Amino acid sequence: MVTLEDVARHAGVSLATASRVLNGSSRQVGAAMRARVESSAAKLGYRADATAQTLARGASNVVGVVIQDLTDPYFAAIADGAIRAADTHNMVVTLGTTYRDPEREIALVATLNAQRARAVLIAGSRLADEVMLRRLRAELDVYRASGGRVAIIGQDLLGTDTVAPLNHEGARDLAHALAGRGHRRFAVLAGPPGLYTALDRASGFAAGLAELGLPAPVVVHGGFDRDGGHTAAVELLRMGTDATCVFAVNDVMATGALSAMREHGVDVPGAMSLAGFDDAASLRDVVPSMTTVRLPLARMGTLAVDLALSSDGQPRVEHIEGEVVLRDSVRTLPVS
Amino acid sequence: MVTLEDVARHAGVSLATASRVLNGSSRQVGAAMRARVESSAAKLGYRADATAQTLARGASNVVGVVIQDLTDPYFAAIADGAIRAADTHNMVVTLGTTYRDPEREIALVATLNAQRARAVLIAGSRLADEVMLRRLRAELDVYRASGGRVAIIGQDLLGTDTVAPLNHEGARDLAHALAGRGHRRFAVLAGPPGLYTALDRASGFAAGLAELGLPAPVVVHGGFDRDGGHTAAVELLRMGTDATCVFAVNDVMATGALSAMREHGVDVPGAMSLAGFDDAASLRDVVPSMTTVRLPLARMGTLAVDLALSSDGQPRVEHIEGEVVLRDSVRTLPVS
DNA sequence: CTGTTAGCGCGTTCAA
DNA sequence: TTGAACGCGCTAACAG
Repeated sequence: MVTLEDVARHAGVSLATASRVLNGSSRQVGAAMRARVESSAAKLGYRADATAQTLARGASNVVGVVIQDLTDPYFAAIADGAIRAADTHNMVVTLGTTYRDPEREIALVATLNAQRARAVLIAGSRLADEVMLRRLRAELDVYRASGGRVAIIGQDLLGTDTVAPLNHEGARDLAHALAGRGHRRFAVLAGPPGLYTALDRASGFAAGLAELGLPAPVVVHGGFDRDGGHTAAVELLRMGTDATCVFAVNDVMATGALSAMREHGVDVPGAMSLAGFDDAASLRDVVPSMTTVRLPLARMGTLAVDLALSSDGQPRVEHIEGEVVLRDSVRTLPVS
Repeated sequence: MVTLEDVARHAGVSLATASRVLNGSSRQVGAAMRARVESSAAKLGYRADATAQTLARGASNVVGVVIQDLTDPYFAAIADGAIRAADTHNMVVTLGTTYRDPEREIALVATLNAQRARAVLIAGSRLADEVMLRRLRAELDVYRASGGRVAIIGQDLLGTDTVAPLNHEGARDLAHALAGRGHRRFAVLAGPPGLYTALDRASGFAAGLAELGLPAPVVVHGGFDRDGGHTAAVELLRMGTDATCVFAVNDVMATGALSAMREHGVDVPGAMSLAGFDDAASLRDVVPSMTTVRLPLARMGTLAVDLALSSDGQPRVEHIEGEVVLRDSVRTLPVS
């Protein structure tokens, strides 16, 4: 292990001088010495010890990113954006995965705090669970008390910098757009009963229908992932429904629902129209192309990191608008 | 920022005692003191400073993972496995993304070295570029000289612990399986000319055909990603071909090719059969279901981390067999 | 069982 | 411009 002292000795200069040339300190160093130090560092293969620097400077170069599931394209896109942003700030990302367990989420914040991460970004919907929410808030408080910055992608529930997708409004807009295609009776694959993102989207959709004087949708709950969509769709078909259009509250669920319908011989969009939410990249090659509400996922990740790193007091909330994208999975119904 | 000293003072014990109770030291501490320290730590919201621990212990708790693109399900699956493994060892993962730039790959190894990562895992095919390979090897050498462990997922080119998928053999097996379905004339969407993984798969496929006395496939090069597959497929169709089956050297390429064929009115598998490689999870809802060679991606990530962390001298190479999975994208041809 | 103390590698005053 | 020295928070001898 080559230390700065080794370099200094090899170059015949003091530790302080070596430090100054090897770390963009604002201090000036004579050209000759500078060259000697740099050549010594290169020759010895010196790599500054970031942990020691963190200790000495009192500030690390790591950003913590907490997501629920890396294999979900929604989170992968957000994490990708976050990594790009961190890179811009010359920081590294330590990535933690909760597997949708709030307990792990809290533990990860503690770990990232121990890591002395400069900022922590938490992506993923909160559960409507007061106890967990309080505990998470407490953990975030001790983190912030020690100077950490926090950004959330999701609901503005924690009094931190927040990137908040307008789930309610997006789903509402979607309802209007689908009604514009002639649909009148809907079903919603609504995800878990306690997940805010799912709730907001389902309720926004219902609100949109109500505004138009249309009947409330049939609601089927289930998991928030691909299999949840599949299961909920099967359940819906089993129940029987007169809906002409199904709204799954996210794209991976919609994809699962599409498969379920295909397996049950229900043609999409011929016999049933289908829409999702997010416009995750994985949708790109789905057939029929999926109607959805587009969210700029990578940009949301980037924005959250930038927000947290530039945070200086007042928590800021950035609302993100979703854009309805009508594609082949929704059929235009003849006027009846 | 609450330090161990604060806790010690608050509990009325020495620094050493506080350290002993708060960090699974093997040393014994009296029950009374232990309780006092723990209560003080909780009350003050103490979180051990991992960077200071790293410095004092001479060993960090971070594992570095270098991948090319987080939004590619292949890498997402590997990273997911790596994170799970790290978690098992009570370590965190700092994740770096190269965007397929070898220059960034080298820079990331340096960064991870600075981070004093205990191990670095590099996933993704090497390029047949001697200069870059040498420079990467050099950077890895300085990392290893300071005690770092390295594991590679891909070709065994660097003299490190390696998880090596049997690309050649898998593609060869695939060729046999496809021939078994009656196909005789093939095209290969072969990816970039200089990428080992792509080369191995293309050459393995050709070798398999040769063994059977079948004609060499038409080869179209292109990008290793979804758009590369799309473009290459368009190119193939434009050229005109009498092949009845196309092998794309990975799944995302195959997915792109599938879309291209659909856009050009070429029915799969009716007019053209199609196969990929990896069995990435994103294939799950593709229609027709895709024939491919399954690789246990998450397990490869886990294995690589375990290998690196348990490494004790001799580099070990774990070969990973791929399993041919025949699905609907390949048609059985009548015997002619 | 508990406390004292010397570093771990580096940044940064403060003097020269 | 350069160098000496202290401290960042913690671990690990060593001593009691």
